[in-house]
Amino acid sequence: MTDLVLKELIDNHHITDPQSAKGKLMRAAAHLFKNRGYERTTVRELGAAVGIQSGSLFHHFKSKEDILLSVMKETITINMARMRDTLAKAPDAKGRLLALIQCEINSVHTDTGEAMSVLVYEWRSLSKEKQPLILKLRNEYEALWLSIIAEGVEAGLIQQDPFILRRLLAGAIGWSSTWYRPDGDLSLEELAKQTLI
Amino acid sequence: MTDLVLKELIDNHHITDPQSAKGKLMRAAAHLFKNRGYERTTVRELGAAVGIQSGSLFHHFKSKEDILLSVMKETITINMARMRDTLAKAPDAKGRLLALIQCEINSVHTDTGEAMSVLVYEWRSLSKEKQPLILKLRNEYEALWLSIIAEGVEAGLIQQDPFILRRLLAGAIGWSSTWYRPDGDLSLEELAKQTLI
DNA sequence: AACAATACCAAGCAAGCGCTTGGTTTACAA
DNA sequence: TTGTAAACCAAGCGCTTGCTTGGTATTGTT
Repeated sequence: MTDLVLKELIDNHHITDPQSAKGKLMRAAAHLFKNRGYERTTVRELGAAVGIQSGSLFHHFKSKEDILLSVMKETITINMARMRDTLAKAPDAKGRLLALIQCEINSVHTDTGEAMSVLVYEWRSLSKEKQPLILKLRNEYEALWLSIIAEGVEAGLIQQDPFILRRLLAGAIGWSSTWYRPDGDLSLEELAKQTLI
Repeated sequence: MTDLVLKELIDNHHITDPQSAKGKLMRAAAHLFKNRGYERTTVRELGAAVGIQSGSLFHHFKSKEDILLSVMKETITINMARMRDTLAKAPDAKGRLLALIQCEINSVHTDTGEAMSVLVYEWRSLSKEKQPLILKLRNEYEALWLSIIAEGVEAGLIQQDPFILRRLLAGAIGWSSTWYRPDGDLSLEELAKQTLI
């Protein structure tokens, strides 16, 4: 199945082509940042991961932090687009809720998985000046979630406080990146169902 | 209310006295490690936080990593002791389950809160050689949890897979350290209740 | 074929890092 | 009052870090 949403983002230059040198570097960076942490990852390691000298990185990015920022920005962009696309196809409140959970679980466990972990757990590695940039995007993302949960409350599907529910869900789903193994017995669909209790 | 469990641990030298210079340093370290991350925190900052020179740290700890390790070890020790103490007082399966959730929420949001965050999120900052040491303690901690959940299953209180339930809970509770504010409208008891759904 | 733009290398600099060292102050027991 | 151990300071060493620089391939366009 071709990912039409992703293709459109690439064609419209909203994100970097993953096939390009810059795109490959960002994917390698996400991998290293997730597994070794941003601070522990050196520019020499980043260069080696894509087979270039450390100094050559600065042809593509103006600083190490700029790499982190780009990884974070593009991950939100991709997953926001996917969420909106999936939501547009969901018929009712219940379907839209499930769609969001599925989307978030997918975002954590498929192609953008490592970048999502970086987004969630490497937050403070961004300088104070750059944090508001990502915070703004995250707020849009969370607003989308809350609006769908609000629909669920209105439809009588949910009794809980929307804010607390969202945060508990975000914690549970985000944490699954540390223990869920896609090659194990548990499918992503089953995980989504169990998360819903 | 005096914390008898904590007092006994101190008297038996299972943990460092929080009043001592070393204890204060560990608390300051937990604070900095949580808010700035282990790598970003320099020994010069650690020294400044307790009003000594950076080099003087190495009179108390043999390395920076040793500080991280001590913070992690003592936090587990304290919370394991508290869990066992609370469990001993709980009458039935349901009470024991609620006791564990209360304990974990407390551990994240009271005196050991920052150290717990460090334990959970600064995991990979430990060298490969030291990780097994903490892993062993964490395994004991998780085994305690699973045994109590198993009781809940037996008593017909729980239908879910114990492993998955525990991991979803751990994620949700751990993540609450990033958003829960003790001075807000939500009490810790209410949070525990909401977590149970 | 000629040119320009892009992508990269090789070398190294300045700054900041964890940690060591030798010596001084403080605390307390004899 | 003296002796001893613990706690600390001032200075700086050796190393790694992110990043810069000047130059060289590579690619694409006309």
